[in-house]
Amino acid sequence: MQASLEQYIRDRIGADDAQLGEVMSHFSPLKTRRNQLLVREGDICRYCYFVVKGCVQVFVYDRNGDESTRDIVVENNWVSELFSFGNQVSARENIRVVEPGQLMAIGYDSFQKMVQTVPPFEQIYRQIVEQSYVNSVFRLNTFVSMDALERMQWLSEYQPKLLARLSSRLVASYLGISPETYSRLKARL
Amino acid sequence: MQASLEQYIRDRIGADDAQLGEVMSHFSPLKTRRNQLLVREGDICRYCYFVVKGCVQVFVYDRNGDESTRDIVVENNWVSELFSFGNQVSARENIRVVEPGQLMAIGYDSFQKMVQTVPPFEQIYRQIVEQSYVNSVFRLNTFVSMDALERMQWLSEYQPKLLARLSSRLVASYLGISPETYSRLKARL
DNA sequence: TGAAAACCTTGACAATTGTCAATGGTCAGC
DNA sequence: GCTGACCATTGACAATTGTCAAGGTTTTCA
Repeated sequence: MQASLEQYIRDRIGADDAQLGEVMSHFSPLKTRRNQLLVREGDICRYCYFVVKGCVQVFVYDRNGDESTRDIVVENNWVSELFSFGNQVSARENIRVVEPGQLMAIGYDSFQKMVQTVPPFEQIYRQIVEQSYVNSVFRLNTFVSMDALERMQWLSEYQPKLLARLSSRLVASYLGISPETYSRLKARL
Repeated sequence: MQASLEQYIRDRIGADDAQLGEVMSHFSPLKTRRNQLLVREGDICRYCYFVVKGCVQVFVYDRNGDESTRDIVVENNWVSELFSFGNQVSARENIRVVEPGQLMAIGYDSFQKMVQTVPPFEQIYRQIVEQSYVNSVFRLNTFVSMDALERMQWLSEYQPKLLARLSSRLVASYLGISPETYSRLKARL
């Protein structure tokens, strides 16, 4: 259940059992339904989530009201609208469950307390942000320097597992193209 | 000269003069020439830079060998190839001076030492990464959800100063479009 | 200052991508 | 298991964006 979060933390910090217990006590398990909305644009994001099992989508709406997917998060990763969560202001993105599964949620106050009082947790937080940043830099470079077909190839080379488990519609949205274009490019590989 | 870096640090941490002096002693001023290459793809990025004056471009090459600009950094901001700098591995991006000016550079060893031994510096580093991440999230959302014209409008709304000081060619590269397309869209506003 | 290089714009055309519509298939939830 | 909603694909066409070429301008730097 929560074992994978414990393992995640253990893998990253010298495991002090007391501290680990203290940290874990601030997380609540959360079973997710398909399509469950975790964060809605305009609301304040009150939790940071660790994905134990399942898959989650971070997206915005374009001018036509269609979804554009900024990120997709799978097992053993963190997801939140970090700007909204960190400053407790309105979120500019939506977060929704793609595959039902299991999350561990930590609220804002608990999170701040852990960052400030448990140094290893602060380090983990820094690693999360670093990792997220590095990922988004890679992704940005695909957008500034590649066309749709090249982005598809990039995805199938570097994230083949992701590609295999998501619907075509969602992959298209992640690539920033229409489902029809995605379908046609796929036929052209 | 280095006053703006001192001010930057003072603004963000309770200023302890001894610590501030210690931190500042690890930075070297660097006068930059136009087009000077700070980091080349494949090299290891050995410094993190604070921009005192001037403007710097972070870019990759596309399949045609044309530059695609991932980021543009101006005064009072930090720039580095963070993945390369943090792990001392090959850089995947290039960094080049757009406008000549003044930088403050800190090397890898100094940086690590500061992060580990000067808690306020560690906090500043976290803020840098957080800020960079939030910026790249906004930018990613413009790519997944907007066409070229909408991205132009977004830029002129949220970064009008940047738009005013850069060449058209560079702005086009930052928007991920050709100079010709940029020129035409501009005429259509 | 003068020559060379780079830049900006525009035209003509090609390639890419989006939109709308129709079809058949698949899947979630009752 | 049924059923209605959603999904994937394809065609036809429109809109967007890229490429190549040319011209006039500005900028660089020796």
